[in-house]
Amino acid sequence: MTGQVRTVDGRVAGRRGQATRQKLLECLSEMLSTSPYRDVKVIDVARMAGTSPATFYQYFPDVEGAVLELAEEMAKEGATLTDLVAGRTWAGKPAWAAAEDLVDGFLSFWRKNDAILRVVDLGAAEGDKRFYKIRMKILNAVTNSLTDSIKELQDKGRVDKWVNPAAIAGSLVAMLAAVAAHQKGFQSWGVKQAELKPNLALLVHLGVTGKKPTK
Amino acid sequence: MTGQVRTVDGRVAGRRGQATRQKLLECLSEMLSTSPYRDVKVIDVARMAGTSPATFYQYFPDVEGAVLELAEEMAKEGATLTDLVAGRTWAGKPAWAAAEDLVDGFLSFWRKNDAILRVVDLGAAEGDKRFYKIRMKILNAVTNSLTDSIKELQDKGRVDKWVNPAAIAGSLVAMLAAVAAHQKGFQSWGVKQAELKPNLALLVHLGVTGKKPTK
DNA sequence: AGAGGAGCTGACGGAGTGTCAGGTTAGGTT
DNA sequence: AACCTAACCTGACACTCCGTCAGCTCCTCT
Repeated sequence: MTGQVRTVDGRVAGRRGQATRQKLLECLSEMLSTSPYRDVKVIDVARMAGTSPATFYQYFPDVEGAVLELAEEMAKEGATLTDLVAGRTWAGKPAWAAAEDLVDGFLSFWRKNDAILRVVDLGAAEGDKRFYKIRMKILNAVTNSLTDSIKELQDKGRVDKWVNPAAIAGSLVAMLAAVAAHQKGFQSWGVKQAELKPNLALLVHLGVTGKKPTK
Repeated sequence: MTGQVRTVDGRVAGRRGQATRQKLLECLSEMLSTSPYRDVKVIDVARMAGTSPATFYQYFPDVEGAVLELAEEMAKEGATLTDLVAGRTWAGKPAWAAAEDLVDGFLSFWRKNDAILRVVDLGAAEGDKRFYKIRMKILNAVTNSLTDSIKELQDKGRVDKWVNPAAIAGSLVAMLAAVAAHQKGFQSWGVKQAELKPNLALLVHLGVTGKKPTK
């Protein structure tokens, strides 16, 4: 069902082909985290991989296409983000722990994949549906769970009726993503990395439950 | 003090020069909102402006340089965002109105300038100090005011001591920016534009005051 | 009118893109 | 071993865009 890896011209990639393809992806990833997206050239990636541009075009239609591949890989890994929210209770002390874990997990995931995520964010903002879908895939993992949690609290009457759980969840997740993408920015506010986390957790807790946490 | 506009090779730009320069900026802006940043070429901008690439290079070092110019212009206009927060009280009904106005103003500003802001965001995330500074300039306008408001509440004992006002303010502003940049994304959650605003206002209010709003 | 600087662009070398034809390599078949 | 085939790679090429410079035109002031 996974379908074999295929070259642009339809050939089936064998062992050797897969290897060079992978190497190209690795070099692209490296390239993305060291130079601005706009300046990433096929020829540079090929050079770094010790091969020729023509080989690159055998496996990917263009740089963007290769980035999509990279992003897809990451999105698969990102599915595990669900675990950060699934099956958590949002009452009392466990709620605070839930918020903390969510912030922590999310931030470290974003940090680890910041280079590709930057590009995905850009593509999505530019209206490219392929990037947009990948971004959704990652965020959905968290947002859906969070939405359900809020809905549950709402049904119990612990959250106002006029609140839209999806809107709140989506906004909180967007916040986490944005803060993660611009972590360095906070340093110039005099806010340190370690200080940031509990404050984010507070906002998440407030957003989900509508109340201050009991630490 | 503003210093005259100069060409790349140091000439002082006169009336005619200013005009073509401006036209180039306008066309670039148009270009940015119709095609992905990576695909914006000097030659296209020049063509659209009815001039030659060589002319473009007379006024800007490259596409990035021109985008910076555009961003700087926008940042000046963005200084007015301070008005959304300055001199507001964060207690009772006025607080809710303040939150609503902030969200409204912020979102519409972002919408209006989304194309350039996308690029600024990218540049900042990539660690380019010039873009980073511009982004700060815009966000500072709001964040600083918000930080002060939270500090004030904290001094009055209405906000917990362990809270870091700058971290909260920064996170809230980052949230607004992120949501604004991906407004379309929320539609796929089944969240409509009009529905989004009050929920964002709620989150802002919760973040600043730590309490639910009294509408 | 003409001097001089502002303004524009054709032309060009250099670099990246994307394609194709043709050569090389790996693995299976007889 | 000899052969075949499909996978794999790349040199070469036409094309596009970049970035620069010399030289032309236009405007303005005297």
